[in-house]
Amino acid sequence: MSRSVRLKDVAKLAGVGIGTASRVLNNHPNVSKQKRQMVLKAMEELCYRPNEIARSLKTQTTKTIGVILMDITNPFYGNVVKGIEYIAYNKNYSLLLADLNCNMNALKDRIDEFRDKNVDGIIFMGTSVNDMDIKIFASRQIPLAIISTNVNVKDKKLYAKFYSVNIDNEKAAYDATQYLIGLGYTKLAYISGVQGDPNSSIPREYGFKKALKENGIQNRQEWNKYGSFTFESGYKAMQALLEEEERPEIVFAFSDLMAMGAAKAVMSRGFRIPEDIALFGFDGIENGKYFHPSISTVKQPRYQMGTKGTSCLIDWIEGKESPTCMITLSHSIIERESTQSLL
Amino acid sequence: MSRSVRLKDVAKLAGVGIGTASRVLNNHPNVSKQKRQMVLKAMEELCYRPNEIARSLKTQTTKTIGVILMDITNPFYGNVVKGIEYIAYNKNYSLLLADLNCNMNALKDRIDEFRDKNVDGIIFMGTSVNDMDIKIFASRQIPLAIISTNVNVKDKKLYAKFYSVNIDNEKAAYDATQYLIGLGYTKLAYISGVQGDPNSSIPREYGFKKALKENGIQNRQEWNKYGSFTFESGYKAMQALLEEEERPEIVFAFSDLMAMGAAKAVMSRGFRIPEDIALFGFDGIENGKYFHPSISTVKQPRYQMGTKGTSCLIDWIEGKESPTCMITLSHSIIERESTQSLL
DNA sequence: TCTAACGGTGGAACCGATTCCATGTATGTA
DNA sequence: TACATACATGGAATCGGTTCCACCGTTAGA
Repeated sequence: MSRSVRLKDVAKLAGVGIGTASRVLNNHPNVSKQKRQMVLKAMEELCYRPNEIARSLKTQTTKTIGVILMDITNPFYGNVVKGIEYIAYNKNYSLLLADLNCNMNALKDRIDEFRDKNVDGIIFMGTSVNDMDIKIFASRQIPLAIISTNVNVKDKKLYAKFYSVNIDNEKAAYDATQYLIGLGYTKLAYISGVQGDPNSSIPREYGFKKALKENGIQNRQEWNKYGSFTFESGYKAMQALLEEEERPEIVFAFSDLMAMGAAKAVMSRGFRIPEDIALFGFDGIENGKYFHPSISTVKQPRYQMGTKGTSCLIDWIEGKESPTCMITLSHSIIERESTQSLL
Repeated sequence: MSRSVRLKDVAKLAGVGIGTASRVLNNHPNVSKQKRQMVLKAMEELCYRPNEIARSLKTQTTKTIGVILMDITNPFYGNVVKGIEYIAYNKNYSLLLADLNCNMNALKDRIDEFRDKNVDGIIFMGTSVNDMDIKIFASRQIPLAIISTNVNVKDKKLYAKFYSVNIDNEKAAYDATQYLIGLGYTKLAYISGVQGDPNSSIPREYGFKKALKENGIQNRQEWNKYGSFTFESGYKAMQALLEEEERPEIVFAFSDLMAMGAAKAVMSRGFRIPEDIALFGFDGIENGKYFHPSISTVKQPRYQMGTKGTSCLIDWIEGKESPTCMITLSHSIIERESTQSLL
């Protein structure tokens, strides 16, 4: 293992001082054209590559962003990470990855891991954050962006401590429900996120109910079921729904995975989709498109959420901007096979 | 932003030398019980956290592993990464992530990015590697583990340069085909990976044909189609298959995504699965279970591939072992709804 | 002609750890 | 008692960069 070439070696070969070599490396203006040439030639000749670790030690900056997410196997994250990675790569940042494996208790430890590694910023993706969570982050003094995560933070002061990139969940659910009612559906059910977790899907439930009310449709409690965003939980919730005396015409599941699980339950009972029961999802993941029947849904701009969150974060890191907290991106409705017009 | 506490500060407060403080930090034996206590107390008091960057500079080690993969949105990788993450976290390593976005040309650049960041090891997951690829890695002198990637390397010397963790693809395809023939199927087709890419699926094609031959069944070229492992390519390949004069009884797609795409094509034409055409996949991703009908498949132990590859890599990094190259894990066959017994 | 301002330059000090070396002290052995 | 050995300890040197400071030569302005 040959010892690596140091900037000192470059300087010596080029016959200049160590400071000059450094200035060339960093594109500082005050270097004569002549010496700059010599240094560049020496670098070339020695195949010089700066040691990022040494640089980081002095500058207290690592060109690294830490990404913490709930569960890497959730297909929702794939495109978000892709967006993050795209911007990070183009701005010369690397990504450190931490998977909480659905366990928020690990959060503190993973933040500290990143802090110890001197990341310049952190991106978090989970279901929701409260005051406590933000304080944990804030105490580490690291710029923070939160993507696709419900912000349930009371203390207004904390809003200066992070970026949040999300869609307007209430409006998205409202728009979707309006759309479904517009198709002619009048008997609507939903499968929401974790019941009891006040943050997970309240806005979506609220948007759903608002649309019903505006159209003079009564919400039926027995048609409000709860899951945990997973396929299995959607399957179970749908089974419960099918046990009810009367069946809804359409079920709005607050994640595509749950919608697919619900679809499986429907088809297993021999019902047809959308003729007997229609289904509508949330998220717009690829799986929903591939499913048979493909799942109509409200799409979150996942890739864009990744790019937006990351570029804001980097601007903050580099001192170009301070956090403005809430950034809302727009959702869209995708018609596919699991719904139809009744009119 | 308060200046961080340094080991020097700890030493001063504890009234010991800097070397002693360092020895305590690293659990070196030759420190008196008394001083060790004092140092620990001082650390506690000052909330001392060692600066990993400084440590890395001196030790030339970063406790970081770089992960390079073809496409983070491919659901195949989720569980593999989870396995990697599990071991890395437990052995105190962090993960740097790079997504090639399906473009092998970016490989060199990403390796250099990792080299510059001084990663201790690299894990690569793609479709195949050849001599050139390995040489690129090897020239960087970084321990390398390759997971779930066909190794198409001629130069035997290179086999000392990396670990490879994979299943026996030929045997897996052979076993699966035997299983299908055992169910009573005699008219078998396949949808393979990229035609012309000699590495992508040759072993699977070979295993398939071997099983046919052993059972006295003739392989029909017109039933050998090609995709690119994606859902869309499976859909298209199946459409082509349905154009053939005679239809096969069962189609063995060499990825679950392609099997699902094929299933969609079948159902769109109004055929039933498995009654009219049966389907069999490869990989064992969750999506196949969720699909309706759920896809029978040969499962790769993805999580285990991640853990095994990572623990071997770390052992190598820490000098406990040198690479033994090929590690083969066992596959398994999963019966689901897309196949049935004809007997 | 003298001075101020400025671009260009080399090198010391520094970032915060690890590690080696010199030194001191205690223990065991002849 | 003398000496070898082992353990304990402090601190300088080091890792490979960045940056500040001092210095020099040139040019512009008075």
